[in-house]
Amino acid sequence: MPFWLFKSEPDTWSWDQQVAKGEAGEEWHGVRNYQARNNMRAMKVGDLGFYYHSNIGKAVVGIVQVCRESAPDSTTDDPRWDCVMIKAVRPLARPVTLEECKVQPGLEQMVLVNNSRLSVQPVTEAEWAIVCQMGGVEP
DNA sequence: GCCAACGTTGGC
DNA sequence: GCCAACGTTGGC
Repeated sequence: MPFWLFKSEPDTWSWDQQVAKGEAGEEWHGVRNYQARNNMRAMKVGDLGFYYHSNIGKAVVGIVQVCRESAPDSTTDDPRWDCVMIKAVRPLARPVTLEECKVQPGLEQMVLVNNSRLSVQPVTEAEWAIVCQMGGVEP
């Protein structure tokens, strides 16, 4: 099963807001990048992902789950853009910062570390396990 | 607030 | 199809 990472500026949409949506989840709209969109198109309901706060915090703060497959983005009429819906699963026991990821053995290839600009990223199973451990939660 | 990196656009 | 210009992202 593939794993993912969703990036959001907490000023725009924070983990707390995501949690407040509960089981209903929230449409991950606003992505206007083909790579990120293609990653979302590859997702299946039930896939797990990290929730990362960019700019403020710069840390993985929680775990989310895909609860609807990719469908047209309701915030645009442009047919090119799709998005999934995600719901919060649980917070990390402690946030895992970008700084920590950069020096953590095994995360050298992580997209978050190497391509900071991609807003929806794939995460390998090995990376998933490492970050979960750093965050104090079961993979 | 700055700026580097990257992606997209559009003229040719 | 190339590439310069531009806009955006996100770390610092």
